[in-house]
Amino acid sequence: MSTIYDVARLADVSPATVSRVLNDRGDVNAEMAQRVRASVEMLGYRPNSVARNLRRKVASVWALIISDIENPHFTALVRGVEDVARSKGYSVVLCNSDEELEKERGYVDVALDERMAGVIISPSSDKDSAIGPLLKAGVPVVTIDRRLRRSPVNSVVVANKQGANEATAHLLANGFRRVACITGPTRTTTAVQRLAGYRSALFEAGIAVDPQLVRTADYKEAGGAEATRELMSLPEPPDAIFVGNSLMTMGALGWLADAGISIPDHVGIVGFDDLPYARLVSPRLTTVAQPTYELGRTAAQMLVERAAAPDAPVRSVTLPTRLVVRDSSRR
Amino acid sequence: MSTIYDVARLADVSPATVSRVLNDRGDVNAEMAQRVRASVEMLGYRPNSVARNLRRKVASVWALIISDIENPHFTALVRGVEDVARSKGYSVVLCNSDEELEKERGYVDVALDERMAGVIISPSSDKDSAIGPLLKAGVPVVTIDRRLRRSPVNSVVVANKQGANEATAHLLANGFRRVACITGPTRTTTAVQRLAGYRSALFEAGIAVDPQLVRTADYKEAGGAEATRELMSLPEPPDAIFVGNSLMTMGALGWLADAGISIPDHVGIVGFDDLPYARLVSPRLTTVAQPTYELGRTAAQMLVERAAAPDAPVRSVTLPTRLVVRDSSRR
DNA sequence: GTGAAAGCGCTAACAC
DNA sequence: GTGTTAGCGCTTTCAC
Repeated sequence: MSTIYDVARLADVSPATVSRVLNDRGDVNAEMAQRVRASVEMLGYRPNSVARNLRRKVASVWALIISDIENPHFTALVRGVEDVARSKGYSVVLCNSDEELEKERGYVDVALDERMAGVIISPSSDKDSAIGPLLKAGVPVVTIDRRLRRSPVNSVVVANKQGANEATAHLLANGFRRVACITGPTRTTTAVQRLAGYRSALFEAGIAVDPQLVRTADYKEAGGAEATRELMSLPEPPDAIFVGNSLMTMGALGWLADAGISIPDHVGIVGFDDLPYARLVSPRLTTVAQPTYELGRTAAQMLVERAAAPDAPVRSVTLPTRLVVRDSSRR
Repeated sequence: MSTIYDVARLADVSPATVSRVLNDRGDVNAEMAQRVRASVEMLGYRPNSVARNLRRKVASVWALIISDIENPHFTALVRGVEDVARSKGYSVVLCNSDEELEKERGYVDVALDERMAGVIISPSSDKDSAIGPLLKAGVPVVTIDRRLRRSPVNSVVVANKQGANEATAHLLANGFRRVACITGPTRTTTAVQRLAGYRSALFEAGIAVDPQLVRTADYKEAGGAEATRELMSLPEPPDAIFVGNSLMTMGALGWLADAGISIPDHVGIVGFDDLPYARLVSPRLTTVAQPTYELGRTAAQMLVERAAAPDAPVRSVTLPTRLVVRDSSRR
């Protein structure tokens, strides 16, 4: 592979001039610039970004650390982030933390070691441990989908509490009386807020929360199935379940189907996050839809902002959810 | 952030010795090594991988270029690749080509510019255009899920033809007589092979292929819906459809549900690729299951092999599929 | 406006 | 064994 020196030699200019042409810096004689461009073309020269990054001390790459690559909610975010990144000249590298703080730390280290320009992360825990080193190093950070409790970082989330409230209220309005809730790991802000929304809806309806009807699972399919099994095995099982994410909803539907329990006659279901499969299952699933693409776009824009103004006050954007009523919640 | 010189100074050794300790190269006096490690610890020193990569001329990062981040089949591969990479000391950066050759090229350029150690790619087209530069530069490449027609690169695929053959034969064995096929873009080897498997099954059953019953779509949901609409609008519509991937199958199911066409009474369905939703839809979906995790693992292992022996003969591994019979294909 | 030269932080010859 | 030194390829002062 040719270097900037090869180009310089061929164009009969200095490497500095080649660099100026390639980066649109300073004024370069038009004819010279033309010669440089011709030489670049001829040699098929491509700047070595490693050398460039070393010199510049920062790469034009962002890390997007998501907590579960198999969760369609997170993969959908990616596009939004990518589109903005691309338009600003950044590449995005996707990292899967698998809801494990250890893996999250590993990727943060990589981002640091590779001098990446910024990090967008859906933290697996609302404690700030993993991103501490980034903040210390001055790397712009935005959390997406979830927040961190005590860290001064920008964040983009959806109105989890309100979405959960609407979902639960909708079930109550449709005559369900013993509404259960399966939420995610309490170390995530989404799980906490969705649970809070569920509680507030019950409160507004004048119904006491039965602790038996609240289950915490792991945001994964198997966890949703298991929580459903526990709920339905109760002496007084629920007549409806609000499930805190799409993977757990699939688990719930699977278990109920296997157990021969009919929806919504026996139990009503509302899931969080609307995915294509929601309208294919039978009965069609009522869900709380999230603006995932917009979530990604917004996070990326905030990252750009942050990089431009590192000392601007921290802010958090909340995007609305939308209740999509189908058949699993009406009888 | 501290550099290797800071560590050297604090440990009262040369930078070279620090480097040796950190990379387990050469023999270093035990007591000295201990001092180095203590200094590293004390300063919280982390090697700058950009500088390291520049010097070594290769980064310990692989690019995994997948053709559709929203297709669960591809995101499932990721784990297999990651697990192997991690065990060999590599990081994986995920790139989404969106079935567009242009984006694919862009990521190939990034891989090249960043001096990545290897590339695993599911090519959006079976022409080799995008990876040419990688081969020229001597970067190890493995294609995954799909092959390239004329490029000397290792590949891992599943037995597409056989899987499709079994799926089609299964429909025929269950009394379906007009079996249609919706396959993917003809520029992908998977689509071509799945179509070939469909044809071979018809041939073996002594049934002529009706060109009207063969549709090519884009491996996406909307494309599957549209192809299904076309098929069902035929003067003589099919009584069963073999659908070439999971996203198009969702599209097909969606359209059929909206049209009030019952499965399997009116049409039987078999989809390619088994996903969690397959057993949740009603009727439960018969599919051709693929060993996705294994696909990822194998590709990663082949990449390691390739890097170790760049001149070894090219090889292609084919993994088996498995027909999972449920209710959408039996009547 | 252009070039010479230094230096980003690391590793690998090469001396010792 | 260990240290000195050169240099990976680029960008950016600083002279001119």
